[in-house]
Amino acid sequence: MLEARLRFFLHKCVLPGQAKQLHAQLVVNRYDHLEPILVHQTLHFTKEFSRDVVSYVKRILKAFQSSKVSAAPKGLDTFSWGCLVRFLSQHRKFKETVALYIEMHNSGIPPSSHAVTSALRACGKIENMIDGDSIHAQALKSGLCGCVYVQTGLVGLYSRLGYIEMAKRAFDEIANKNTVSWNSLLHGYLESGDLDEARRVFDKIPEKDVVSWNLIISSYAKKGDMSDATSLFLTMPLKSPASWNILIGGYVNCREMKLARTYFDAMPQKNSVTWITMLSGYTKSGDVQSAEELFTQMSKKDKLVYDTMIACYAQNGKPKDALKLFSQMLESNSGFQPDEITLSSVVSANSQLGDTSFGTWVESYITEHGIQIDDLLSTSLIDLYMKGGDFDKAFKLFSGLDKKDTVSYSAMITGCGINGMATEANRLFREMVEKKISPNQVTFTGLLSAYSHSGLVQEGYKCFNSMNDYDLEPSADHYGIMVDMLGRAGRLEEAYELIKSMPMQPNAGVWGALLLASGLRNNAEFGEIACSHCVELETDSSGYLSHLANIYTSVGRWDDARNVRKAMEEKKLSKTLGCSWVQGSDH
DNA sequence: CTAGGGTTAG
Repeated sequence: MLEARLRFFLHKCVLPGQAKQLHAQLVVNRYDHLEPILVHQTLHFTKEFSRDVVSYVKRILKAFQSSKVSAAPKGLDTFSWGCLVRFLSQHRKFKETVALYIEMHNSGIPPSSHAVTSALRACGKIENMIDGDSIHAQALKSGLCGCVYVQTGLVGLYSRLGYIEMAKRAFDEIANKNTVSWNSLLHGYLESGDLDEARRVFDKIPEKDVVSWNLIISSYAKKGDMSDATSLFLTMPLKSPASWNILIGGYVNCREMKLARTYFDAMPQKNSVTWITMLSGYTKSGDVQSAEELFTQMSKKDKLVYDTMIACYAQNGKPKDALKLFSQMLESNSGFQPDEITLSSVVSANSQLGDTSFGTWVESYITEHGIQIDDLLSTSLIDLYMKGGDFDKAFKLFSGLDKKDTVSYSAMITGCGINGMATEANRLFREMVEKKISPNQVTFTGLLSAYSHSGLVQEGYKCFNSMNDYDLEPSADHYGIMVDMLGRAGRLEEAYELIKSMPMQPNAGVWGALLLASGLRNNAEFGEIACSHCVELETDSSGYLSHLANIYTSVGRWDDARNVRKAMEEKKLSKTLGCSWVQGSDH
């Protein structure tokens, strides 16, 4: 009785909000025991993505799987299976899609075109050629390969995986090609990087739709060819929000924020993606202020907008602001649930602040809310734990990574560097090289600082010189660490020579390292040289000058020390005067 | 079939 009523409602229920209500009703009524046919109807009418529904489906599937063959979904026919498979694929659960398709096949259910196209799409997304091929074979056997949708799905699969000849063959076999078939082939040429052939295909499409245009424009935009992208954009007859977003994203990638902003302002119906594209552009170019302005201007912020803004703060050295916004996100009753993406930025912010106790909070938050730790979140946690000296946890996380990459190795090596664990840093470095994971500038910063902190000058030199072997030019920062290392070892002359040999302008950090070392060794000669450069490079010179004064004092040059301090006082005075004068003119 | 969010140094 109840089921019949529910079923009736489900049929009527096209509005997502209602679907949610009904879903709640299903939960209350122990949905695990409802007949499967009800399941696919729920899915069929639940138009909007919702975590609840996904977990709901997962539970249903688990029930199916754990109940062995005998209880294999009675009444779940080809159509129902197809709906389930399609549902998962539509919600980007691609691994699950393929798994479910295989489950269906193993249950002896003949595939529907729905199931096949969804499974093919999923295989393409997760680059699973093996299952993709067998699905192709099954489609052939079931006589589904005469269906345009299935054939187009094959073109899509082979295109995505870079088998452009096979894609072309599948395309040629389609009797009644539709625009989606053409677009899939176009996608294939774009994926394989053959822009010329892609352009020829594009020109041949009889009825180009907005996706055809968007595909070709996005390929020009990705290449950085914004003049072609823009002229095509201006030519296209009907623009979708995606078209605008592609163009804006293209300008953002070229760091042309002015132009990006022009199109952003001109865009009629901006959506959340548009705003996020702009925010991330400002984030990458370090323009936190503009990002902030846009963020406050935005009326209906979704969770991804918060994620973007938090990341913006975290990436631009404003960890406190990142945390403030994060707590706002938690406090506002918007129902935004932080996930692994939000947390990776938040952990990074805490790490920058040196608040290592935060790790425990995150841990309990993760277990409480069932968030799955992925490699990126692990990496930020590794950084946090290494900085806090919690090596056990860091190493455990590190060994548990799905795929160790340059960033995670660098985080480990940097952590070793901070804690003076040069041997371990070196071991990790050799390990990553053996695994053909290429080190970058950050890796060497960490490694060099490990040698520097342990006073291993010989090793440091070897490491510094080996950077060329990895096609890396030492940056001013790397020179700075070397100067620091040599200086601490008392080799001031050598450090000075190294600075003079630098191919780029030494920055204040480099000279500062020499100044610091001069202080440790009470060497006024190099202290003077270093300090004069520092004063030249930085607006606030008081710290450098007082350091020099200390050096003078320690070597007994009282007059010089006094002169420096006097100069400092005068500078301070003129600054205050200047300030009060500016303030005075305001009124 | 097209558009958006994350991790390592300074």
